[in-house]
Amino acid sequence: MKKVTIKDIAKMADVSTTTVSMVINNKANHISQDTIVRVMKVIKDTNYIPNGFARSMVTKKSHLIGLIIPDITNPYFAEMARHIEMEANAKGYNVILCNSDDEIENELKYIRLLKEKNIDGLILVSASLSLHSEVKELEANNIPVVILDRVKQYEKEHIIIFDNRKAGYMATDYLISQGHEHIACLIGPLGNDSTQERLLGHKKALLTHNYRANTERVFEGDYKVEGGYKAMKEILKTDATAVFVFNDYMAIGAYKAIYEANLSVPEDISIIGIDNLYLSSIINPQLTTIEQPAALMGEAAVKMLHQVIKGHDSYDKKACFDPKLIVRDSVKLIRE
Amino acid sequence: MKKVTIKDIAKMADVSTTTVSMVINNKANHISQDTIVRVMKVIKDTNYIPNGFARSMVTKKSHLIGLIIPDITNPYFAEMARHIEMEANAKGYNVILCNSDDEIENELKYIRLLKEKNIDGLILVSASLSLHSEVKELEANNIPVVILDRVKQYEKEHIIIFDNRKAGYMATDYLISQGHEHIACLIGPLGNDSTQERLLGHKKALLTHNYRANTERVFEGDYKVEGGYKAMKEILKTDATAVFVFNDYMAIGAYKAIYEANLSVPEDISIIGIDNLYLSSIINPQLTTIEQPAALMGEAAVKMLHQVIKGHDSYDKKACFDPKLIVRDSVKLIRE
DNA sequence: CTGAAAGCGCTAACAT
DNA sequence: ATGTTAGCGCTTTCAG
Repeated sequence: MKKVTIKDIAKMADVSTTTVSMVINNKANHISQDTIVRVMKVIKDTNYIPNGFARSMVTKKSHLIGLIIPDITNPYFAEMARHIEMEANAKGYNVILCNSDDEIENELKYIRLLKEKNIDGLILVSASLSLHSEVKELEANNIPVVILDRVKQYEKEHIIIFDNRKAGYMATDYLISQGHEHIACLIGPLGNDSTQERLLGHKKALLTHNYRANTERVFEGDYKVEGGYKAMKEILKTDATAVFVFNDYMAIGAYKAIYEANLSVPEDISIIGIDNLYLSSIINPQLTTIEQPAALMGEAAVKMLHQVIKGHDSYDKKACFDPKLIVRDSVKLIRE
Repeated sequence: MKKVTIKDIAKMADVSTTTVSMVINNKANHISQDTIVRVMKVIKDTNYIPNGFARSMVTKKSHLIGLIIPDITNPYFAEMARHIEMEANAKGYNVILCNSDDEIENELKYIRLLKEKNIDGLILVSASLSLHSEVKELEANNIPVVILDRVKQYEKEHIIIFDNRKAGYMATDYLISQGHEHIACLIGPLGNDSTQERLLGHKKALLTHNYRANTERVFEGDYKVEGGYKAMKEILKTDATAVFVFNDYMAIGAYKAIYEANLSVPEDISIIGIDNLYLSSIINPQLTTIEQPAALMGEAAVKMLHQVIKGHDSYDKKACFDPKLIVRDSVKLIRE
């Protein structure tokens, strides 16, 4: 079946391609109603769909945006991606999904591919600051980038962040308010900015309450279930009565370690997480956590990107979302 | 910054665009090493990246494939999507992610958009048979489609399916083998083919063992946590000692209903699921389930699609994956 | 209100 | 071993 082109339509409707083009693109202000109807009919009849390549070639717009994200399998990112896709769609874009596994080589490879695909913009969820120059280059090539989550470069423009330090403070402060004195910390990879920020907040809370902020109680995880599980096994050997797990996904792993040891949350040990995954309210006991609004952040990223693509200039060039304490059942109140 | 084109490269390297084109596309068999090196250098120096539009316009290939999936937030689909993306990438494609929420209007809208984007092929995870004519039309337009999961149209080509009937049989058979006599069924939406097939398998197992296969014990869910939770509350009012939950995601919701009722799995009630999500081995107690290999199925879909795109013809035009019983801790052995 | 024609950046015959 | 050139299908001045 030969593909029908704008020329065919023009011929069949007995008009020029210009006219057809105009009615397709809703620029038919100066075209008679008669002609419009006639052209439309031919388009319907032939099932004509304009060729995006040809179109993009002249307009320089692909209506495609790239999304580089560590791993769609992680519920936090899945939630984010879902809302990014929805918002993008509402704004007329399709999104190209790229799982980087947080490997810089993958990110670089994807950036190259996406550039070749002429994406209109990129949303980057990455822990690698090293990408800085790549981002600069993209922007120089007129491909806007918004960096989402996991950045501390407050000075940069076009970023959507979360106040990780405040989140770290909040979680720790809450644990202390419930009477906990031996608080362990199940952190993410140390090289990660979010980890550093959350840790800073944690220490500040400790110090504020005149606790010692030593490093004996911090255990490194990987922001995944497996890492939470393993680190928790170690923590169980200590005298900690509560643990601040740096994300909910690891907390799920921590739960597993705990009930495998025949212990229970929060009776034997209290847990607080960060993220407020959907799952966090489903597991038993329901997880007390600090909400990080993945959905809103994803939407904000698309909105910002859209503004940049449109060439607007009257919008906030950075957004920072605030943490919120969600009290549920995984932290025990200890009386002194 | 003016975008550098193949012409610029040609001029700078003092060759024709053809030559440049050839070295870019590794078709430089007949080009002197000397020239190649010179051209390459210019390309590196200028950071030249070919314009995908122009290229695609003549080659008719976008190296983009569409993925229409109900909801990336569902761990089963996330797993599938992850592996689809990986395999696609290995084969040189990028994937456009579309969440349909299983709504046919969304699917239709996406199909239209994707057609306009000139995707090389489409992987469709959909429950709507009604899409049949759309698929036919895509294929007529030379855009291959492989339908993944949730189909019963064994007669169609280019499908990747799972033997849902066998899965239904297996789960029920196992429950019976453990001595359960009052088995409830927490099914998915009735309109769904997978649901129907699993139900058929379930009934067959019941009949085979001389049990009565009535409908009093079947409760409809939605394949999501929420539906599992709600339906389980109802099931708890019956005399069922075991429930066959039609997917693991609902089983997670069912668990919640159970411990909210202060009951426990498997002491008070046994649960078996389908899918074998990653989470299924993490929750407490670990879920006994029937494995459905989402990752493998996703990969198989990409491989098949690739074959069709390439115009090959010596490959299996349908693949059916087999269920596998994964025994863990959520089913109690009842002695008679 | 409508049409002619240039050109977007690239590939692939076809020449040489 | 390398160059010339004709499109690919569309949008967009510029004319009328």
